[in-house]
Amino acid sequence: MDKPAPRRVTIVDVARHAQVSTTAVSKVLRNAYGASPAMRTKVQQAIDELGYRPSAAARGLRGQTYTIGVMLPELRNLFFADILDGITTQLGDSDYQVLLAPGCNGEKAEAKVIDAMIDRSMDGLVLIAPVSAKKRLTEVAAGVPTVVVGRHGASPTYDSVTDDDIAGAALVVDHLVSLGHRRIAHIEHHETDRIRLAEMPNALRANGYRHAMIAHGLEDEIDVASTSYTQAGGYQGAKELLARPVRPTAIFAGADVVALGALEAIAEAGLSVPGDISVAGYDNSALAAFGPISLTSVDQDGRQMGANAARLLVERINQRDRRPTQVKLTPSLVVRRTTATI
Amino acid sequence: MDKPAPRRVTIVDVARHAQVSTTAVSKVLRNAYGASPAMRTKVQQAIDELGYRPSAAARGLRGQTYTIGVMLPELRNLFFADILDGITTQLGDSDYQVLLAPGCNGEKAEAKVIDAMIDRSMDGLVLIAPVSAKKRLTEVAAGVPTVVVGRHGASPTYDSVTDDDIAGAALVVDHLVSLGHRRIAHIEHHETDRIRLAEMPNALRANGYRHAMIAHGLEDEIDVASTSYTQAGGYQGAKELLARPVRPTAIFAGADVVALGALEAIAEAGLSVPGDISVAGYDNSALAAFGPISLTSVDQDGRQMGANAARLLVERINQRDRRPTQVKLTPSLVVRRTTATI
DNA sequence: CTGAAAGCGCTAACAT
DNA sequence: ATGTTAGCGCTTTCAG
Repeated sequence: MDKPAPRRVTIVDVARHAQVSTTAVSKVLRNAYGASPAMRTKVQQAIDELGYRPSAAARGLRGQTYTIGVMLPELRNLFFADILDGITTQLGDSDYQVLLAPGCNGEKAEAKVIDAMIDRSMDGLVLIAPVSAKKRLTEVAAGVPTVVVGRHGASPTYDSVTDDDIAGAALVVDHLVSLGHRRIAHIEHHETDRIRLAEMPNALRANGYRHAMIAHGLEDEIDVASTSYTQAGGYQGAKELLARPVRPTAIFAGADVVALGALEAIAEAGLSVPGDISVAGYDNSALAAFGPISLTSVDQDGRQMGANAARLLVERINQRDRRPTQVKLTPSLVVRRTTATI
Repeated sequence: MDKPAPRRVTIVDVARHAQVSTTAVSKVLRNAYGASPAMRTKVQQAIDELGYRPSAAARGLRGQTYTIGVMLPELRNLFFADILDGITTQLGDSDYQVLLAPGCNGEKAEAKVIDAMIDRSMDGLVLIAPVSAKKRLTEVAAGVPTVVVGRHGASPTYDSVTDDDIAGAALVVDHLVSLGHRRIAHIEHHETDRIRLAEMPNALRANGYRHAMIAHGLEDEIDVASTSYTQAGGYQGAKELLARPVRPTAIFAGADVVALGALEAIAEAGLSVPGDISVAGYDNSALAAFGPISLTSVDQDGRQMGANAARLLVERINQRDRRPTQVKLTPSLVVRRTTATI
């Protein structure tokens, strides 16, 4: 009954069936130079007849694996899903298969995942909002084509795709000011590392907030709660801000999930949004768009970012010594029902 | 400046450095039988000193790749993220690395992803809520250890982990009836395929709903809107139900996202929840727990499901001829603020 | 344009 | 307990 595991069809089988050499088959497989049209059709037919599929493991030992690894900090963050959509759409009809590691938080987990991807001979890596030391990232990228998404700062080895977080923060502040707000507080993701303070989006958003406040002559109103980019962080941060002697009239949360936590804390305090207090988020995730929440948020167009990342990565795979490129996209503000005139 | 790609450290380098054979190194790597403690320490030291990491591609050519592939229909579904958490937690300190394909919807995309994983010599597959033909799944599982999650029905080749969807649906109906509801409608995911009608969770939930209604003597009140398990599907389905001559007093949505869509439609119709109408979901995703939404929902304990799947998979990898097992977990109801007495 | 042959890095028989 | 050797399935020189 149980057949003894029907051995997989190999390139040798195809070659024999088509009466050609394995080299010929290999060339057809890779659309490589040096195979006549006649040869191509003959081999292709054999491939189809036998249902042959090349083994990526074997290919990887000499050439490419046609696999692109994506690392992201958190699967539950819908913004990252958008980036992923952009990547897969862009790679849609190429031979590359995208595989991703389940969310990894922290430098240690990142190191493990990156190693795992290198061990598996992936052709290219997309690292989304990595927190690893820049030195490490640069080393990794020296070994395998890499694109870093959502982390500012140029590198000699990797390409990067970012959204202008400074501008995004300014969009929010400008909007709130135009609604008459002055006491605009911010909930940031706490950061101490010096390089990360210059490169991580959360740091730049906090920075952009400060700059924008100053630009509006509101430097005395600057008020920041330093927690983390999580729902709990938003809750905690908002509680903190609401306990101030003079309550802010608007809260700019560094991310949509943070805004959600803030909304919870505000509701718990018996205050209404936007009646008593306006709230804005960042990322314009599906959550923000969801009717009952309807959160004003900064849209980063994750799909666009992902598409750019994939494009750059393929370019680099095909030309490894190409100069590193930085793509910086411009965010836009989506005004919804959580912000209103004071 | 640019060093010419420092060749990766191989098992040969380690063997030479430790003055032993490559076989010895290989054995230490795999904790295989036949290496003395002295040998182990010597080799391990060489490995550390050289920073050696085995190439998964090369390993895959002969033995295992220590890679487990996970396929899921949709990354944005938070319930799937829970399953994934369970898998990775269970696999935490093993040598296996989990890699997943970005969400794939439909039979065609599934086929592509499964092929891609097989091509990459993955040691095992976890297929979450696959829609592919059962025949295909059985064939796949004959070739590579496979666990199917969230699809009922035993198979001769794969293990499966499910949650008792019939019981889950009954939980909701029982709850609503106990609150005094009689006109309880259901929004289901439309299904026509005969096998899927018997195996897919959505079909079983619809079934469980009907049975429970009948058990309560409410067969005349059975009312089903057949759309899809998406937010749009929920919106559409609720609109349909609200347009009935006699409006339902409660809606049981087959999934939390569906409930969200329903909530939107209900709000749009100027009705209040749970004042005018009660709503219950399924999955108890983070969304359901989110304060402002606070959706009554059926909890499937995705983490538990994932942990079981991973456990079964590793067992099967180590003993491929083991009898297929079916694990069926029992759901529980989490009552929140979207359901109330009529 | 085509094919023979030499590996890629590792594991699994098979000696010793 | 250790080492030797032959591949795994593919790509890549290098001849023809």
